[in-house]
Amino acid sequence: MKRRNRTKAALLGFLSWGPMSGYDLRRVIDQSISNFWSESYGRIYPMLAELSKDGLVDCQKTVSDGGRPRNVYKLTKAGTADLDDWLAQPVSTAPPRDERLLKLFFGARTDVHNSRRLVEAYAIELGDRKQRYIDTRATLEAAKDAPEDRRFWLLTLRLGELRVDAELQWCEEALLELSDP
Amino acid sequence: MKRRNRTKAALLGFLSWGPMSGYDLRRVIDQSISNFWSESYGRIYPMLAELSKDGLVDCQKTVSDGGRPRNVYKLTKAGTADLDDWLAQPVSTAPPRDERLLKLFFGARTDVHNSRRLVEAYAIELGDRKQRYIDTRATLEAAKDAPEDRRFWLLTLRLGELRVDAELQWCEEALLELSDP
DNA sequence: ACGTGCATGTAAGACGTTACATGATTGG
DNA sequence: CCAATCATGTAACGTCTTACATGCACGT
Repeated sequence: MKRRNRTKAALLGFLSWGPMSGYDLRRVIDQSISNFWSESYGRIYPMLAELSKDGLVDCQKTVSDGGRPRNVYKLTKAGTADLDDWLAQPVSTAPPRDERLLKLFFGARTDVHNSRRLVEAYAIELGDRKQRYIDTRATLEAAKDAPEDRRFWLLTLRLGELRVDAELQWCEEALLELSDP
Repeated sequence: MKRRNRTKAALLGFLSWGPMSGYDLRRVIDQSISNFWSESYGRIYPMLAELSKDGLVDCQKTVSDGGRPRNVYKLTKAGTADLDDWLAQPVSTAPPRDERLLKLFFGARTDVHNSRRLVEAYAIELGDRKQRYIDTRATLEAAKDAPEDRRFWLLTLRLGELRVDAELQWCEEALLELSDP
């Protein structure tokens, strides 16, 4: 089973919120799902062109008062159908690649110091992430006009929280183990 | 900071255990670190050729009694240095991409049924993984001739265990939430 | 006048999978 | 003899990042 294009899915997903430019998409992705997804301009713009060619989006050049002209993309019927089809498909699990664990796996080759630093750096990163999750949760729960999406957003957030806690616990254990004899 | 080639690092790492062929590498990677790493032949063979060209490994064509001729690769001094350099570098965190969460994030667009199935499938996958971890731990702990590496292998395993438990807990919570009104 | 943010894009190259092609040996 | 496993590789394709190029508008 061939994996479907995920950048495509992400863009269609956000365009289902309303028409947006490539620049908007980049920004909204960064502000909403950066914990588990990212897209670069180098992917976004060519993909928008392709989606347009395939009739999944319509491009409209807008020259709003002030500000330079923008290319605003709008989901078509076909695009909506494609998005909904993707949503109904089971996820294809990607092959795992965790460079951190790969390094740790070969830790015996090096000074333990290196492995310890690796874990410490990870702990710091996780601490930052945990703080971000705290902020995000506060924001989401404060929202009065809770859209239907919110329960789903909270679910994705919750997985992040549980993961980060598990990983922080691991860091503690690992540092203990690596400081031993 | 440019990310260094990780396939290269993985191959050099395993070649530090002793000379191996591309086929061997594929097998040993699959049997030892498949929980957090994978390599395909399509990467391994071209990469071995490149490593050879760069003088990081030596290729020796062996025609052992019986069996077809094999290309066995051996780490050179330069290759060892390269590996150890990689080990001493901090890990560069890769941009995240979790298709499952992306789908769930847009769950409000679809029948809740789809999201529920997504979580259920995940739970099954996690259950399998948990069982594998149990087996691996048993094997690792039973080993009498504990090599120095073992503590590091156990650390990578431990992270897997903690993650899988956190994620299973999430599945429970998520299914509860998604079965509500 | 200048920096910052808005905005769109391209090019090079690395990374990675899948499918295919090929053929030897071993065990039933 | 046939299937499975050993073994090496290539080709096509898709994915993705980084760096670069370009230029407008707005505030100071």
